[in-house]
Amino acid sequence: MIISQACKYGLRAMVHLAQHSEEPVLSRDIAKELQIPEHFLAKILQDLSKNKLLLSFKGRGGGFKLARQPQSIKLLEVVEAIDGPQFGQGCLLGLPECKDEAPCPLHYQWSDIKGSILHMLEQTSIQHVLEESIPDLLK
Amino acid sequence: MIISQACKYGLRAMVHLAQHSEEPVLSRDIAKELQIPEHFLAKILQDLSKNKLLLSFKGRGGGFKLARQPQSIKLLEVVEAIDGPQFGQGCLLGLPECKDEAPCPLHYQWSDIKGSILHMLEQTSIQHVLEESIPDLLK
DNA sequence: TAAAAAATAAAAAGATCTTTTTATCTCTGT
DNA sequence: ACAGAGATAAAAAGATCTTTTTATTTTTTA
Repeated sequence: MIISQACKYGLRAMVHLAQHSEEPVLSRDIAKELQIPEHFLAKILQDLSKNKLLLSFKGRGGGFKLARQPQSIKLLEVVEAIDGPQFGQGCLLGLPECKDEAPCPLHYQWSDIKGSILHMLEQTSIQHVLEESIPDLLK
Repeated sequence: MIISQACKYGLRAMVHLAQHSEEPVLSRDIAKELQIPEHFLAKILQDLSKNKLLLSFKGRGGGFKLARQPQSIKLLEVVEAIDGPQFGQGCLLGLPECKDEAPCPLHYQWSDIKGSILHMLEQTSIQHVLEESIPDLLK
């Protein structure tokens, strides 16, 4: 619900990479450690690469690394890289005409909720998730 | 996002039925009026019937009617009838072990957000949506 | 009692999301 | 230059969600 399975995997992979930031980590190893389907994760990591959240290195000793410091990478960047930038849009009733000028009856309450989701994802960094985690929960 | 297409259709159909509460309305007519695929809507209305939110009448002069007063039907009842009672569950990172006792780093913030969605759907009735609607937006 | 109205049900088609399988390209070390 | 490591890509398989098509059952009415 709310965010896709791919997003959940992507967020967990980013946290894992923040935990192992010294050298590149193999896509395969992340998948094994986090119990994520290997090639589905590869696709996700490529999306994150294209959006410049990850660096990739081919050949021996290669793998994936965070492109920036984990405290500067916000969860929303990860979510939008994977689920697309239109994440958090749309009317609760699915009405295409529903806008600020012609709102449906739930428009403002719904906008508040969407806003609080976006705010939370915007304010929280990968580093924050890592720091607050209890031992072994994320691996 | 967040709720399914079927739910959006279902909510709009319920509001439509609240607007035409005198006699039963044909599934077909609702679909035509709201521009919803006819047989997909029929399936949704049957789910709402099984969950006792609608009454159905077969034969000539039949159709669907609200089973209760529109001010007593909460949006959450409609959503749970269509998307299932596990709506609003689950960890943002998809961790099955994430609980109050062993929370992931986003657990409490995420629970707050899910709580505000559920609260909003719980507090809002079909009648409320109908009353607050600007002319012609819902039809 | 027959016919028509309308819900109910099943199933197939299409689309999208998730997973698995297989192949190709690029980089690195020898 | 070659071989292996690993990312990249394509595609197929499965699952689920949405839509469309077709058939069945129940109820009403003439």
